[in-house]
Amino acid sequence: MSSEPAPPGFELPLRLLLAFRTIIDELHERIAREGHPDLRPMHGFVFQAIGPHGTTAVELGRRLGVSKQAAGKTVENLEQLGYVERGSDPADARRKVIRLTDRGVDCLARSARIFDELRAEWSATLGEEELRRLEDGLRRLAPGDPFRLDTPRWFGSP
Amino acid sequence: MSSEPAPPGFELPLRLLLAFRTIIDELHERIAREGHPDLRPMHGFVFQAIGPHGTTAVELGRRLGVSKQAAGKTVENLEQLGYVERGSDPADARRKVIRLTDRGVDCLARSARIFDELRAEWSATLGEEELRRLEDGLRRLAPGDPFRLDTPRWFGSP
DNA sequence: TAATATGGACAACGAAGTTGTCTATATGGT
DNA sequence: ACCATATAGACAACTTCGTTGTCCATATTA
Repeated sequence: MSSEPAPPGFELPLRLLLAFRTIIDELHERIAREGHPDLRPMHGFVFQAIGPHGTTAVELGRRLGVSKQAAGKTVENLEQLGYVERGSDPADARRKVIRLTDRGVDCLARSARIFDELRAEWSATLGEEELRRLEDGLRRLAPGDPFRLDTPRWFGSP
Repeated sequence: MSSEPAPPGFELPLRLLLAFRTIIDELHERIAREGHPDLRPMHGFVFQAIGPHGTTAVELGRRLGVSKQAAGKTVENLEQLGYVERGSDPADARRKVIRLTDRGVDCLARSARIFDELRAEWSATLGEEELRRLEDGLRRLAPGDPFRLDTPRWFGSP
């Protein structure tokens, strides 16, 4: 039993959102400074979703929770920006395999590193113990694959 | 010092996002069942932002972190749905004051109640103590006014 | 081999932002 | 009191990024 009154219920989701945005905006800013200014914040996750082995538009859409067409458009963008390339699959002539280019790999590595750095900073602010508690709490409250980005334009940069 | 390895840095933001969406989707579902099926999840926050005293499009846009035009369009939608109405300000003929209708007030009350219920459920899952820790942690990590919804389409329902 | 399923491309559309411009009204300095 | 500037709102054109629907090529299976 706590004697303090509980905060209003709508604060928690707003904080979750704010915290998320804080991380993403930071990532975006840093990765822009490291030579990838064209990247939308979302793309860091897309790279993670493509992974080092490549994937297809359909599979990517499934992973991200959007239609294959939407995934295809994202890929088209990333292709124009030089982050991914499309090859063909010798084992299945229908499939066009999407792979990260060197630039894409570089970006993936940087985004992973920056994410880790940001986590380290949060760990310094909060204490590693407390941060893990927080992560554990979130895992219990929102279990499951966190990798669904089916949140149209949650990242929209102007 | 923890002996377990830290999770990859990108997990935390994804969990934050997932947790946020979980709450919002639940709210959306419940409020639809209570007679407001046309509402987009975002609207609960918009009602909160309008508040009981009403506001204007410009002020609303400022609060939500979007352009006044965008806020105006949202208001137009909500007006068509019967949740808000626009009146004039006798003290300033330029201003059109946006106020919640009875239906809007009903919805605001319900969304506040449901948010509280959801928080109570999380409190039951996690323990009130732990939930407060989590909220405190988030406040420290992402301080400031959480009321900025300047995240275009973060709520987009299909 | 024929029927079905799947991957990808293209087009039309919609939702929800943006900027730019215009008008009406307030407000403040001279 | 008057003109310059700032602000509120409306309207239009555009962008972004999603959706659905359709179509074709290729695999898979009965």
